[in-house]
Amino acid sequence: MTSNIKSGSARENYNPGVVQELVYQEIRQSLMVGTFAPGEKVSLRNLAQQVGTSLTPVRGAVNRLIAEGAFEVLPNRWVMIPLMTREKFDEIIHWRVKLETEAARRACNNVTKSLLNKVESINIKIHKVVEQGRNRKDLLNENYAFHFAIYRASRSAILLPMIESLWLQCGPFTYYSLLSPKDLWDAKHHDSIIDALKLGDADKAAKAVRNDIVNTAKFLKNNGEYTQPKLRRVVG
Amino acid sequence: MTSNIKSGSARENYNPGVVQELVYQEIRQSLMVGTFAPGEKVSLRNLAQQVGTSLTPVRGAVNRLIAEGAFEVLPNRWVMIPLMTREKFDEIIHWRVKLETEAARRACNNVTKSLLNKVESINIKIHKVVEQGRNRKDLLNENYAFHFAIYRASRSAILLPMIESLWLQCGPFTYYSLLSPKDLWDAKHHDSIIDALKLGDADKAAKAVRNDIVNTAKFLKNNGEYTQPKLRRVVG
DNA sequence: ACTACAATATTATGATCACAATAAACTGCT
DNA sequence: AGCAGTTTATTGTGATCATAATATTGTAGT
Repeated sequence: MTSNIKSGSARENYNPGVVQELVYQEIRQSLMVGTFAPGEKVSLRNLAQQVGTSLTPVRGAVNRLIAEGAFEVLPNRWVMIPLMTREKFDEIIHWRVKLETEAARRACNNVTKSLLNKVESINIKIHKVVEQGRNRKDLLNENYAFHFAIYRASRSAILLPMIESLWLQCGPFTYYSLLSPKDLWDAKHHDSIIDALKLGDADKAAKAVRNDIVNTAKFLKNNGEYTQPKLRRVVG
Repeated sequence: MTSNIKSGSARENYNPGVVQELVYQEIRQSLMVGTFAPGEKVSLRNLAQQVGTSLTPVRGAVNRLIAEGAFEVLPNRWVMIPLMTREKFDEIIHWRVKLETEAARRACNNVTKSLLNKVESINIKIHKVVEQGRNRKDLLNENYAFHFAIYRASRSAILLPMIESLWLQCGPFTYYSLLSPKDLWDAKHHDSIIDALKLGDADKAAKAVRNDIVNTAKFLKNNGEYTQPKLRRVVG
């Protein structure tokens, strides 16, 4: 949440709608890499100031994120990062398995050289992040890129938004439950996903994705903090 | 899309956020009862004029609906009711079955007298609508009420939004593929859903919901119009 | 008639302002 | 110190305005 979207003035190179989209992407990214903690309250004005725009595009982006379950609206109209409960987490994981295994299956029918190159290079990056003990942020970014490169290959306009929504809903919780890259990472699952793609083996791909999700979830479930709302209202 | 939300002036009995919510509900309702046809383009200004508010709350509501897949944004930033394809429809039905059967299963654990009263009274209304050959609008309204009364009883904050999104995505297509109430309605499925709830029989409930969805889908699939975008831009 | 080009109208977007609701800070009291 | 009451600051919301992009219409010219 550091970049300034306007980069001078938003009105030069006017391109309608692109500001809101950038704000959306930036907040979204922030949600996935621990800028916001579950229970934290978010101020629209503060967001606007941070991204360097007026309230308008922020409101649009936040409305979208509310609809996707990434934000929650309190009775007093304040926006907050939803708290996680054990029940919610189990449910999210359950449907993530169902939806993402299916997406991986379908991706097996659309494997291209370019896709393989992409996921393999991301996989190498992830290995490096883990070996070098770098931060969770990098790991989560690359992990997201890895999974969604594959899911996008499912070419499903129905599956993809549902999966994105589920990731957004457990993003902040994941970050705050993950102590270090080494905890999460189990190389063999990503490797077998790639193998499955190469073979076009849908069953193998589905199984590997399932294992990857369940393995991560098992760890997070034990380390997660479920209840306490953070007090500070605004975050940078 | 007839009511005027302001009902005089929106500023009397000021209640922040309620205007956008009303606009959202109204558009949503309109989507489910055929006010908009697939491929139709929607003007924000026109919507605002129809509901009698400024652009601001309409923008918020439309942003939400875009995130839910009910609207689609064209490259020129125009908002349109998404077209339906056979592939999309099959996929929606596939996941509706998965999600809604699970919701019905979970509802069986939370059956109350009040829930049974509600679904039974709705069921009677539906019978009347069909017998009297009334319009599709009434049927779809009551059908929605019937299903979601049950799904809400699943008490799942994860399932419910996903199911709502899928309904919104096939709502307009459903209306325009449905010629008359008699075509859609097969009484026995709703009746056995109620029976299952009374017995607390999750398997029976799941099977009945599945049959209800698949039965309707089979009919719509044959009668649906998949391709042609409607030309008129704005609708009342 | 039909195409090319200009003029007009309409659109969504982003910024700004006013306002009610709420939270936070302050004051004066016991 | 601690607590009630008041004041101040901050928040989200809705309306309005200016602007660039796009669609539509109108107008010549062939």
